[in-house]
Amino acid sequence: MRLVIARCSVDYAGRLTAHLPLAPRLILVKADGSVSVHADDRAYKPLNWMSPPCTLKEGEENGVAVWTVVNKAGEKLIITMDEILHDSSHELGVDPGLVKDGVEAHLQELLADRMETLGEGWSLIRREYPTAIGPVDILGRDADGTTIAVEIKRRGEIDGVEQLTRYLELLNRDPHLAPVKGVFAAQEIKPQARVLATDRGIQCAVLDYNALRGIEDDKLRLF
Amino acid sequence: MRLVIARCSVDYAGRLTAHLPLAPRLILVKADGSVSVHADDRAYKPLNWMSPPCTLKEGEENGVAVWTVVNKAGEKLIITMDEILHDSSHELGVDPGLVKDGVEAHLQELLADRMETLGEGWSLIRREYPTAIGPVDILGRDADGTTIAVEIKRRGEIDGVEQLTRYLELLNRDPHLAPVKGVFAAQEIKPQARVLATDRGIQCAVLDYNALRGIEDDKLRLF
DNA sequence: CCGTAAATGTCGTCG
DNA sequence: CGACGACGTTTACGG
Repeated sequence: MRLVIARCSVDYAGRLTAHLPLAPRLILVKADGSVSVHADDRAYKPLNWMSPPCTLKEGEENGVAVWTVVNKAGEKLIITMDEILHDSSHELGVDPGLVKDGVEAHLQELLADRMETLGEGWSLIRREYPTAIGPVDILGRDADGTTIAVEIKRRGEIDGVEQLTRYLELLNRDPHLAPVKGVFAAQEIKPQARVLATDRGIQCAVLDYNALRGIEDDKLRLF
Repeated sequence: MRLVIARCSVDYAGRLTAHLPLAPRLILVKADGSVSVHADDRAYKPLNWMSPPCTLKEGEENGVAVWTVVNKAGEKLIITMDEILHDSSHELGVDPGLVKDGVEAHLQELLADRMETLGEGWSLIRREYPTAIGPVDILGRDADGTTIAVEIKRRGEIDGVEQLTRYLELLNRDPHLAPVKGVFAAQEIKPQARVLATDRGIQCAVLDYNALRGIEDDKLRLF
């Protein structure tokens, strides 16, 4: 990892064109060859960057350093450094990587194991039920034997309702499954998504992650 | 901007929980108070981060530095630094910001000025035509006087078709406008998006950015 | 402050 | 390699 602080201007030409006027910034060159340019705000997004794989060429023009970074798609990042204020390199080695918990996949596992939290006598047919337009998160049956398609999100927004709607349209063409009812399940459901779902006869279920994990109680609020 | 290279372990507890085992990494503390942790690969995304506004508390436990970063939502980032390999600070000032070109807004301007590229005798009613569920990118008329709603994307995917479909549904309820036909215009249209659009009677148009700018020719391929 | 749409989104996964 | 959906998406923009 190489850290350079420099007064620089930056040009990017690729999926769009962008220009950064001359100012002091941090330039990161990582072991995989990637380059990013950071201002002194915003943790997440660099001002400019080039993702690996790419190649960095350090050149010079009229006494100032000019770095050119290119990738296979022909995208180009050009950094012109009028003044270098800091330049240091550090060996970091390969990162052991991070462990996550609490994402949609986990919610799906938990809910699949506890279909009865959606309704008395409900049962699982299978998770990731395959269709031509993609897998349905959970396919199940209610107490009457009616097929249920469940779409799970961490945050339930309009596009999730649209996705479930497409699945329902398709599933209802299959005479072995039809009629198929939809359930939109999420830790949080946005008002507009709820309105759209309700308008389409889709039931909304707010999931309590801790409850599903069994840490607290087994309540699941249904609307 | 403060640059720290340290052998550290990191824990995040917030929207999910995540843990990074002990390893050498770069820690960035920016002027806005934001903190990010970088490994020696990937230009764009930090391993962990805390976006502003947030507060950093530098503490110590058993002789090792422990940084705790919290935000208003109660999300927490804890960095335990067993060994500090580098620590430097730099004044950068406020960044003048970047200038972009070639994004959706620009495509919209260009297309609005050249409605005839969509079809002989087509004309503009207005850009950003307001509706209850958001502005339609372009509202126009074809040679017959039929109202046309155009949704513009850089990359045309399914959610763009859904968006246009919602607009069309609404616009067609207005007797002054109905019937309204839809055109899905993008520099690139994904197969599933095209299938869905076609199935719904929405015309697809592939935009040539350079052609629209007039750098090359004035061709626009219609399908 | 909420809600929606854009993004050089990036990143994984699966065909 | 392309298509698709998730993401601690983040970020910008309007009401």
